[in-house]
Amino acid sequence: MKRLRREFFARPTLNVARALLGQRVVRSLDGRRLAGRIVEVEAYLGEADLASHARPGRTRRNAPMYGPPGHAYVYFIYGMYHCLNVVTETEGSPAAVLIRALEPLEGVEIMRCHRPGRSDCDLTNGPGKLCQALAIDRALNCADLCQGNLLWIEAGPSVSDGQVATSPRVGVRGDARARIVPWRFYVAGHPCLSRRH
DNA sequence: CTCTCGATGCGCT
DNA sequence: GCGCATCGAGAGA
Repeated sequence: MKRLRREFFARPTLNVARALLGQRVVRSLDGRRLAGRIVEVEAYLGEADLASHARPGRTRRNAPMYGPPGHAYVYFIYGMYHCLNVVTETEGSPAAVLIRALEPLEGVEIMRCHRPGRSDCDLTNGPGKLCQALAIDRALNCADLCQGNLLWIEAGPSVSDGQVATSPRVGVRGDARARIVPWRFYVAGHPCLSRRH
């Protein structure tokens, strides 16, 4: 399959978020491929976005969001989970897309080892879950998705506009204006969507 | 099914 | 010290 090029990510973040639906996240682990189809994402649009990690300005944690597009921004949350983002726009413009849910495609038996006792969709139907299933942690923070050999994104069958739905972002607290904007994009009715709606 | 709550580490004020 | 872009267990309906 064909790896997505940097130009794909160097666009307005809402466009990238929409376009990521249907693409495939690929993780190479000990020479084995783990892959899943992206079915749910959220866009975080920079310092003006009150829900973005970039809101306080540049810090050590959010530095990858200020970097060049096509890199991973992986952060640690709630003391036990990781979340995977893809950096968008241009260097200096701190924006990213959170990958919230995948449909498992390849290496599913390895994902099951990482999350024992779970049904297939329950392996990857949440941002923390999919990082567990694909063994993604802070070691992959700042990874170049366009050049590295551990994590990248491949082109997948496109998702038509009729299959795409939007909603407010999940888990966002604080200012009502940040909670209300419909910057979550997902494949409507897909069985592997994350829990809370 | 829904709701509530604890786990748990760390970045930032 | 507070709060977090989460998850899973447990209780109740």
